Amino acid sequence: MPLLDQTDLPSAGTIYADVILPLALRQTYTFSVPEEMVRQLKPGLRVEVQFGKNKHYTGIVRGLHGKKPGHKTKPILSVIDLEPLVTENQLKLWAWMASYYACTLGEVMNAGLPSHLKLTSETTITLGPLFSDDATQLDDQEYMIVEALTLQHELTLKDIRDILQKKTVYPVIRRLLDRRIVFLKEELQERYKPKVVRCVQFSPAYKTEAEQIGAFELVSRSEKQTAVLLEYLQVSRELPFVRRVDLTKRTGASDAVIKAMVKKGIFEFYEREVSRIGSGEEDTMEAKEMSGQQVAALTQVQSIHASGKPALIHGVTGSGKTRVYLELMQKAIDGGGQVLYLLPEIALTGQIVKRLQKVLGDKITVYHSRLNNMERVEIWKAVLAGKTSIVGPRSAMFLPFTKLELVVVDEEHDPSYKQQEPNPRYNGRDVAVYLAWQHKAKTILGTATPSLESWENAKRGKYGLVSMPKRFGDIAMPEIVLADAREDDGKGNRHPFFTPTLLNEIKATLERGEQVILFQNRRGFAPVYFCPTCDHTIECVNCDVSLTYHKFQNRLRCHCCGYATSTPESCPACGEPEMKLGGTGTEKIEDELKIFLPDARIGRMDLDTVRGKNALAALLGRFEAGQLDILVGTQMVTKGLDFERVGLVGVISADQLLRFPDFRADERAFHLMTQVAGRAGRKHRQGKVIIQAFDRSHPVLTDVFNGDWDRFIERESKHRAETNFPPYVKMIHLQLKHPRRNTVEEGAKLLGSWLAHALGGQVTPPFEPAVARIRTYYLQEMVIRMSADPKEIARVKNIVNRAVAKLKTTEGLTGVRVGVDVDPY
DNA sequence: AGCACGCCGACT
DNA sequence: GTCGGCGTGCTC
Repeated sequence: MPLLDQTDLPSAGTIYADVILPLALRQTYTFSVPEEMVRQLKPGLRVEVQFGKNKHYTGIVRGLHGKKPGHKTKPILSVIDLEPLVTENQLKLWAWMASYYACTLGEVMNAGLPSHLKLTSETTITLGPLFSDDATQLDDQEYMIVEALTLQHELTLKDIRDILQKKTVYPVIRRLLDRRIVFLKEELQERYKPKVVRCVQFSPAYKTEAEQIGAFELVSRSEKQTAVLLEYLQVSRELPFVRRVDLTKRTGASDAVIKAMVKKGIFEFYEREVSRIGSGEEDTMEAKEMSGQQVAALTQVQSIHASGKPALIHGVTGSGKTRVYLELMQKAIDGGGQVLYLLPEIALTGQIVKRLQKVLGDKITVYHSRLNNMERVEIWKAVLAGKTSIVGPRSAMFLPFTKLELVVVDEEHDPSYKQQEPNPRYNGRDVAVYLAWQHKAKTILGTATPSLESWENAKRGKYGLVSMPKRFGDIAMPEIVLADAREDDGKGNRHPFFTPTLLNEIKATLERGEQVILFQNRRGFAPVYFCPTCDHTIECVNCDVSLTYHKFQNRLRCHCCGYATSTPESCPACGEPEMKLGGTGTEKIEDELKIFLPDARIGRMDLDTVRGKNALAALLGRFEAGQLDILVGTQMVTKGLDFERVGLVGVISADQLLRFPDFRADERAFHLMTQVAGRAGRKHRQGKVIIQAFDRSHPVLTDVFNGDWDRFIERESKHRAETNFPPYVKMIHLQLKHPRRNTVEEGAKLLGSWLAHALGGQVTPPFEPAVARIRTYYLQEMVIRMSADPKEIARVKNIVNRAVAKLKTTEGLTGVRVGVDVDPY
């Protein structure tokens, strides 16, 4: 919406602002702009508004205009920011996402703005630990708030409105937050600790140059101390402060040397609070020479970019794609631009981040899901100021880039780029391509196993394709063995999940002093707990799934909703006292392995073991340091782990991956197995991969075995085209849910009939999904297919949106929730 | 998302 | 007779 030209303004006319509220509301809402705010208001600024009877929200101004709405308007209560917090580009991106993914602007805003920037009247604040009674810095209002907080410890913004006898309190609060005098309650619970670095300075006795010359005499008998003193003077000329590590690192002196000088009274220690932005890694490393393949890839990427297209790099694991990205990132950053490097969340913990920081230093910042609110806001502001580049997961795309020149989407094929649960259900890879286009930035998608979507885009010339088929340094690809899951030990003994081939190879690998990764796509001990007499299975009370037995806690747990219960003494159906366990999870693999290899040090990596804040990093650290011999894990072990000493990778059950009832099952299985195979044998010797399967003749296994990407992609794309699946059609997935089965069914039937009327055979009849009830909600689903023609997409979405809206106003069915998933995964 | 309004069952 | 359950609709 264009800014109104002030000269055209009828003098008596009021200005109105369309405001985005952080709620799932279909439209923006129009507020009147009080006279005194007319000059400060711009799109992208935060404003405080009253919405509903009592609630105050932080909204974002989407646009300003002079059209009087046909209803009463409330005034904007206050303007929170001096400068727009959200850029014009972001507002456009939000609007595009809301329309593409059929959700509301408010939902996109919720996903995109750190919660710290969204105050509501229920927000609770407390006094920060840094505040020290110094009231001189506070104005009257600020003082009243601080005063009240010393008495009460905790106030909601509503309380503050009462205290100040004022309706508009957000700007005051923002000022206090910015100065770290008060904090939002949740983030104090995260225990805010300012990050400090240990620094050194001359003690007061050595402030003048003459005194400092005297200091040299004092240390003349020590070579190390002299060196430290010289270094100190050097560093202090370049930097405003001198860190202890700078001195020890650059002179080779130990900390004890500096301590001795403190004792002599030359130096004193102090701690300096630093911003969390930047890596703290100031010395960057020059990147190594590129291989011929890398140089060629770089040239190709550059010529693709020159033609304005995104580049898809198809490079086998170990081909050195990262080095190519780095070259282009460095160029963009050196030219004053910003770079966004996207990764699947899990890979962020890996070495890749360290490597980026090693080369790019503090020009790049990591945006983590583990950051607290304060850190998020700091990064937001730095990105808005164009001061830093970003490496992060899909949520990092929402940062307010102002000078974006390059977007890298690494592991482009990874399904975790698709957000599943709350709206917007966006695909980070696809939005990244849009984001780059919007900023006229260059795009690189990189992977060892391109998704069918990107492959198809490359084939149609929408993306330029770059191949890197060779491993850096021509290290051999790992040897792949398909082991028959029926194999016995020669005496007719068969283990349910370890073939002799795998066991022997594990032993041999450990004897060579190398490490092993075992992949099993299920966590817990056993996925089924059942009665051998009557076949009764213990199921979740909230969902239609069987409970998984977790041995460590000796409990049954639902992997759908988290429900947990103790194991029953006997079968609840027939009283049989001996219940049995069926199936195999990572916990059981770990357990059983201990029997075969009592001396091996085994680690397990799945959602259960990496739940804590630093658990994942700690586990990976132990594996990397060689404190673990074997790592057993779920999907997680396939992603972005590059360890030097891994000699063997085992896939416990390939059949399980291939049996998934989903049109992407084969693709995912191929990706997963190829990715996990890439973990084996990196630098020094050829690695080995053992894939256990009953159906060894499955075409996907044959392709993985032969490393035959071309055959896989050709067969799979042909199959998708013939069976009408993406990327050859576009899909929208609809899911209805309600606590009563009859109600969802009725709703689905009705919605289905409306859609069938408008769309004919493009929509499937409603069906009950494999898991018919989740978290006490009964489910019904439908799938809509359409061509990729933008007009067709718009037509279908319009029909869907209208039908869903109509269902919401149908008596008796208003409680049926409809989830719309565009490009489902 | 909240919140009020309103229409039906079990209680002082 | 009233309290409170939730289904419904509205919020600029």
